[in-house]
Amino acid sequence: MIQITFPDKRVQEYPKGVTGMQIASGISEGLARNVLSIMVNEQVFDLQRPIHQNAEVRLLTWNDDEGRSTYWHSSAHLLAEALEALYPGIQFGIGPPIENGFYYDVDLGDQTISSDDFPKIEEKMKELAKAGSEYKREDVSKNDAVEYFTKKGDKYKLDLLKDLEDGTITFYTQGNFTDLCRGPHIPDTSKIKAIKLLNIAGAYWRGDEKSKQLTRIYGITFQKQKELTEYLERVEEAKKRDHRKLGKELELFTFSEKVGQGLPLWLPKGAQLRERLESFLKKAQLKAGYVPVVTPHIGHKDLYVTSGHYEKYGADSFQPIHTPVEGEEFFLKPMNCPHHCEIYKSRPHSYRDLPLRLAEFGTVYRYEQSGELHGLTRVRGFTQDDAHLFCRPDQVKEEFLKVIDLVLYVFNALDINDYTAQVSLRDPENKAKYIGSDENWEKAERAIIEAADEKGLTTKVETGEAAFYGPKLDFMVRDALGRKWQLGTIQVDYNLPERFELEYTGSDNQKHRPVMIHRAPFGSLERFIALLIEHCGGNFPLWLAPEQAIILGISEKYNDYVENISEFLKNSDIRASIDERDEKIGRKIRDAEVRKVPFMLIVGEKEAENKTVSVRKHGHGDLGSFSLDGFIELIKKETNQFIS
RNA sequence: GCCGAUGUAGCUCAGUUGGUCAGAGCUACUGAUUUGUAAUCAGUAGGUCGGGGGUUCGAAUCCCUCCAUCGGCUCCA
Repeated sequence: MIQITFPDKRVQEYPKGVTGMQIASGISEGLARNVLSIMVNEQVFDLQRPIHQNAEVRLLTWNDDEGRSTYWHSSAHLLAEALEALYPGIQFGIGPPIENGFYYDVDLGDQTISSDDFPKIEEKMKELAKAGSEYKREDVSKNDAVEYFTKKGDKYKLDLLKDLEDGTITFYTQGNFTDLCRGPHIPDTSKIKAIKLLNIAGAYWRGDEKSKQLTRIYGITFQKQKELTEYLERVEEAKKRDHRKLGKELELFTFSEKVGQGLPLWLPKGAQLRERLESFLKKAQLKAGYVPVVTPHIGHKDLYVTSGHYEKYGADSFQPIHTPVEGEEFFLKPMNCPHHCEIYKSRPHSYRDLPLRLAEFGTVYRYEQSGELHGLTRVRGFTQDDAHLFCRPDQVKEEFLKVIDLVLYVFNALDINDYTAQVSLRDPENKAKYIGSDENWEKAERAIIEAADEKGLTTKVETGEAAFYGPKLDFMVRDALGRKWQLGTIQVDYNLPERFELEYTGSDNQKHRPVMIHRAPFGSLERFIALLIEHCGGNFPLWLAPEQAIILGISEKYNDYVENISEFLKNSDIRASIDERDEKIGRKIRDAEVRKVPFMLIVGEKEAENKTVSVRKHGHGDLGSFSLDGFIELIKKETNQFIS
């Protein structure tokens, strides 16, 4: 007998070799029906796999991430089986579950697949699913595995096998399809009921650009058709918050092929929103001891040779601008830090001056690959809310802590609370990718982790994600479709001070090297605003809204009163527009609602006589009659905190 | 950059197998209407069907190429 411990700490005895399915069946019929896999001592098992030792277990269903992963992993195998049936001779790469669904990478050889073929493949999958084939697990020796895939002619599986040790290799077979796979899987294919292939994409084998590009097919499956329909509806709903769509509808920004791809044009409303965010942060930074600087958009090649950017990115960036007479090379600036280093160097510094916090809303230009551009989140010209803190080594942690406070202040003010804090460290396997000494890297990485801990941030450590010049703490936020983007960032840099030979005079009258911290709470205004739009669905907080109120006259007869109010609001620093069109009030309200104007002031005969306004709030409806002062009070209450 | 898809008026979209297929709604403009909480009615204007090349008696429709956009991959200072 073995002892099985459940999540509620209940312990029960079972015969040795009991399976997850037997345990589930023993608990309830419903559980047996819904269970997908079982967690056994931190490892997910198939339900048919015998458990031989005492273990802590957790039965996994659709409500568990691991349960869904098991389900989608099995779905990926089903996709592969269908593909092999329809396209004989294709070779298989990997086919894992992902956050929403799964994919399989295949090498189609001479054959091609496009999304037009999806219905056919889905049909085949459904047919195979109905057959209810078991997913059979089998231990195989490395020799047998190599022999099997050599015979089958699957070079990708052979490539995978190279890295596996004999004795740890398992095959899973369902129907006619056998795959190299560590599992686990659901018991059989019949649980897969609703199937939808989503898209097709190229994906390099092992994520290496130099390897062959395979065809990746993405899909998602559910146990019920209704769940699939709901999922697809949710995705459609999320698309309505897409900043590219709202940006156009709300007239915030646009792009022009003539200006160039990835170069956003800010329209008046977007520009105002942007300016407001800028002044909000400038005010906070002034309080926090930052000093403003301004630097030009280009810099001499020598600047970037010194900074190391030339060596690292020179060939992949926008090509240099040559002066017509001297033939000197200038580059569009990809970062502000080299310029700021030169500002630091413009005069000697005492330890008493530090930290020096140079802040600039600096516009930078980077040549991003064309396929990588994306709305306002990935562009070729953007403005960073940049600052560089030059401090003594003993001040690094304190400065880092203060910056975290500033980032959190900004996020709170804008109601962004679903971020993840990511600590990006260098890849110890690939140190050549980075510049700077081992000692400095270790010091910097330690400082970041400690500061994040002290601020109580829940961090996610990503090895190999560091910038080439230093480790960083990034604040990541998801867009409407669940893609993660880096917004705020704080980066420790021991490298640039070295390269620029920055120094200060210490209390010992000796020269010392300062440490630099790069930081940007928004990251870039473009990306931040994109995420902000998606976050609030275009319903900006009142203090940011390009238009805070609109005055709607019942008829043209009241246009004089409409204009009186407009003047009054202007004098009270409220951004209000007017709608004097010859339209019915219902129409004016509808248009204002669509434009997401926070407040609508409706005025007709009653209001003109009593010197009042009828207030309607966007998305809420009629709030009733207000005096003008009453309305001002209402609006100020919501905005005061941030008005500069 | 790579894989796949898309590109028709300012916007959202129709245009069957190449032959009155250059259309609709909204927007804009003009006129009527003077309106009480999510679309008043009528009229007018607006497009070398992303650009270029080709096949054809004839191309929005088929082919090639370039550009841009979308979904991924790679990259990301």
